[in-house]
Amino acid sequence: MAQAKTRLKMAENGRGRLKKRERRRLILLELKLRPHVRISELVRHFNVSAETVRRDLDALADDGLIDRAHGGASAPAQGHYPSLDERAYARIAERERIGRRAAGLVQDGETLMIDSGSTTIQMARALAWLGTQCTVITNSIPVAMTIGHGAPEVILCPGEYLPAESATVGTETLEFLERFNVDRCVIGASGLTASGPSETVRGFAAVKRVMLQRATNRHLLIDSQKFGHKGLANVGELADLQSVVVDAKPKGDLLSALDGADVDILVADPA
Amino acid sequence: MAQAKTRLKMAENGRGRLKKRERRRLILLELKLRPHVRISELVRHFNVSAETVRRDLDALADDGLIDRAHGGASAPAQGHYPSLDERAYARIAERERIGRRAAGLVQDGETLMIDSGSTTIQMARALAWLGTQCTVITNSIPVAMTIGHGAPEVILCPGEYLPAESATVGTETLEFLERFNVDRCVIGASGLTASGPSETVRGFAAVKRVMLQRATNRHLLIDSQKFGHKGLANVGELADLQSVVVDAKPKGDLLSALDGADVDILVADPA
DNA sequence: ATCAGATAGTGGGATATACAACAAAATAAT
DNA sequence: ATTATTTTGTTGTATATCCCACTATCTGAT
Repeated sequence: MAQAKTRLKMAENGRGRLKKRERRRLILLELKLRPHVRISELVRHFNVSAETVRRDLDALADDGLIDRAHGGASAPAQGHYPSLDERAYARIAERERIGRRAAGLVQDGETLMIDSGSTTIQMARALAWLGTQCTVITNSIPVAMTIGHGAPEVILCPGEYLPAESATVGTETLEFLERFNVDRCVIGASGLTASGPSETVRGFAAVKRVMLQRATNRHLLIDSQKFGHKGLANVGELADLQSVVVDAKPKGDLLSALDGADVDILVADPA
Repeated sequence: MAQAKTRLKMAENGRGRLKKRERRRLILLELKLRPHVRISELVRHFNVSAETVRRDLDALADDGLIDRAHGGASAPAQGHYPSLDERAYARIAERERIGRRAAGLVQDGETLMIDSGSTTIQMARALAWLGTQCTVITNSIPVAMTIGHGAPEVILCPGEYLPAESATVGTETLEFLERFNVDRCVIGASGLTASGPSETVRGFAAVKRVMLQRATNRHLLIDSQKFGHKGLANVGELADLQSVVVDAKPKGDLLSALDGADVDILVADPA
C-alpha cells in the first residue's frame, strides 16, 4: 500500500473525502461566489452526512463567517444594516417613505452629497431602485455599496473610518468635501428643534455642516419622532436648510420656526 | 370610467397590510442589502401568512429576480465577487500565510498604505489579529472594515467606488495618496515577471504606483501561482520594490531578475 | 501497535417548510 | 349594489430539516 500518503496529500483521505478544514474552506469559497448554499447541495457535493455539514455551518456561523438559515447558509451581510427585528425597524417604514420622497427630488445628471445615517441609506436604496443617473458623493460606506449596484456613480470621501457607523469622518473628510460644489445635499440628524438640526455623534456634525455649505439645494431627512429632540452638537440653523423631508408635518414651535426660516416642508406620501 | 380613483393611492389597506406589489418590491430591496431573507422573517415583518410570502418568492423567482431556497430566498448570483475563480480560492491557505508574514513586518507606531486585493485583505486580518498599533491608509473597503474592528487606525481613500472590487480608484484616490508619506506600503498584483509586477483591473495599477512612490519600505504580496503571469498594465519595475512576500521561492528568470534588482524575497512559513 | 481525542455517521422524535386544494376576503369592473 | 377576479388565509399532509444522544471511525501521538 501507499505509505507516503501521510505527507503528500493530506487534504483528501483514502476514499477521496475531505477533511473538516478543507470542507469549511470550500464552503466559504462557495459563498464568495454565490450568496447562498443549501445543506442538501453540500451533502451531495462533499459526500458526507447532513449532520456533518450542519456542524460545519454552525461552526462557521459561530465565527461570524456566514449567516445560518434553515436548510443552508448565506454570506454575511457586508456593513451593518438594521436587522428586520430590531427596534429601529418600527420606524423603518417611515424612513423608507422619507427616502423615496427625497430620491424623487433628484433629477438625471445632478450631483449630490449624501450623509451617513439610517434614513439616508433608505434614500440611497430608493435612488438605486429608481436608477437615476446622477453622481453621488458620500462618506457612508453602506450608501456607497447600495448605490454601487445601481445606476448612479459614487465617489467615496476619505477620512478616518468609524466602524460603528461604517462611515468616514475627520479633517480629511471635510477638506475633501470642500473641494466640490454640488446641486443637492441630503443629510440626516439626531434631532430637530426650532434652533436647528443637531447630531449626537460629534464628528458627523462637521461633515453635515460642510455638505450644507457646498450644495445649492439642501435637504434634511428626518423622522417625525426626532422632532423636539436635541443632539450634542448643533449642525446649523434652520435657515441653512432649503427643505425638510419628513413623514409627518411638524406642529407648534417647530412649525412656526420652519415657516419663519422659509424652509419647505415635504411630507412623504403615506404609501 | 371610474378607474383613476383607486389608483396607486394607498399601498396599505385599512389594517396596515401591504399590497402584493409593494411587498414584493420591499423583498427585492431587502435582497439588495442582504444576501438572504427567510420566509419566517418576512411573515413576521409583513404580518401575512407563510403561503403568501411563499407565493411572492415563487413569483419573483419565476421572473428570475431572486433565487429560491428552502425556507427563504437569496439575491441572484451576480458578479459581486467575480474576481475569485475556484482555482484562485484554492490558494487561500497560501494567501493567509503570505498575509501573516507581511503583517509580522509591521512595527507599532508605523504608518502604512495597503492596497486592495484578496491577499492584502488576508494581511489586514492578520494585522487586526496581532493588534499592532499602526495607522493604515487604504483604498479597500474590506481592508478598512477588517481593520476597523482591531487596534490599528484606518484612513480610507476617496475616489470612485468600484463595486466589483469594493475599492476606490481614480484621480481623487491618487491625489489623496500623494499627500502622505508612510513608512511602509503593501501592494498586491495580478502577475509578476522579470519586468515587474502588473495588474489587470484598470485603474488599480496607478494606485499601486503612487503607493510605491510614497513609502519608505515597499512590499509586494504575491501568490507563487502568479509568477510569470502578466496583467494588462505594468505597475512598475522590480527595482521599485524593496521586497516580495511569497509562499514559495521563485525560480529561473524571475529569481535572477529579483536578485539583480536587489529585491528581498520573504518566503512565508508553511505553517 | 495502542490509546485518547477528534471527527463523522446513525437513528429517532420534534419542528419547520412545501405543496395542493379549497375557503374567505379584498379588490376591480360593470 | 352586484358580480367577477384577484389575492390571501386555512387546512391537511408530505417532505425536509433540526437537534440530541450515541456509536463508529479516523487521526495523531506515545
